[in-house]
Amino acid sequence: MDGGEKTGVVTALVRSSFLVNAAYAEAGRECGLTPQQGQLLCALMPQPYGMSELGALLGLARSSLTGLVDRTMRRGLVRREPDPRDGRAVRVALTDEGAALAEDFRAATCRRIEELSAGLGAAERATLAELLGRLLQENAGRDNAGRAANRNSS
Amino acid sequence: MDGGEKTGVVTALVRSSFLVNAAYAEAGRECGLTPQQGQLLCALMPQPYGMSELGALLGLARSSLTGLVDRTMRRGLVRREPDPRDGRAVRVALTDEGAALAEDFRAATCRRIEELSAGLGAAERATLAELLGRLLQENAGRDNAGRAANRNSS
DNA sequence: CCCAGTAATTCGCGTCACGAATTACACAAC
DNA sequence: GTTGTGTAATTCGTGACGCGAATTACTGGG
Repeated sequence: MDGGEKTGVVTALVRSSFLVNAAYAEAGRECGLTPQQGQLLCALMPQPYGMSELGALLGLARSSLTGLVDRTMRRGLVRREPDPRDGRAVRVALTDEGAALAEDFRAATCRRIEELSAGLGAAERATLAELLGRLLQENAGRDNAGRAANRNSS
Repeated sequence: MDGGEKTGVVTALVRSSFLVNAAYAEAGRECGLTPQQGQLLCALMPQPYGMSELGALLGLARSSLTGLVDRTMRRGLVRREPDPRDGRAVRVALTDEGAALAEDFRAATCRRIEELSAGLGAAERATLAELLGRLLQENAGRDNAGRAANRNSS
């Protein structure tokens, strides 16, 4: 052994993050969405957002977001509405089709991720959730996109 | 409560995977590497590989890998050597500069990920590692790239 | 009325990933 | 030893993604 119990945690975190990413990507393919578009839809589930707000939420530069919204709009999943209070601003909202697909994507993602922990007992799942919760709490604020991605299952 | 302890685990796994991804990306920027190039370097740390082998290891199509190796080679971090046993094949190996940078990247990544769990006690870290380890074991084989990414800290 | 600041977009660049078609070689069969 | 047949990589064309710099359109204060 290498004498480091830290290494074990590092490896486990990295590898499990690959599993989660794969689950995300798979769920996206199942719904005909890229992971980015899936995240965009999930971020918009609770309410419409302006481009700048949305950029901060997803951790993207404004110019990057324009393209993502363009592509997603071309598929009819989101729409741009003018902000009544500010002629410069735009609000991005889900279309009906986008809202339905967002729901599907969220469900598909959750299902796949639940499956990952299917081998653990209820108590172990709870412990895992608690430990990871602590870890997240200690590192709050570094994120942004993670929060947006889970605006759903909060 | 929402009646689902599963939801908690799902959320925690997703959010922590975002933290890990962010750590990866940050470590990459610190070393002037894209995450993909970083992974390529890490995969090559133990030994050179052929393109097909490497593609399987990283979960990439052959044609995608060609470009990644091209770009990384342009930066002088890897080199292509002819396979002495097979005139068709190529072996991709780290240059000295690439090996040094791979080491830096690995260290930077591990450091950042260790920091994530800095708020946990030793016993908690061990529990977390064990639970995630079980989760990984149950889901072995779904991965590929995850394994490659950690060829280092095994 | 003018001007500084802000919201988005456009533009040009580079990375990443894929599938289909292609080239070069290996190896077995005849 | 020529002829397949299969395999290793590469090339080509396409598209998503992300960024910074420059631009356009509007707001709001002086």
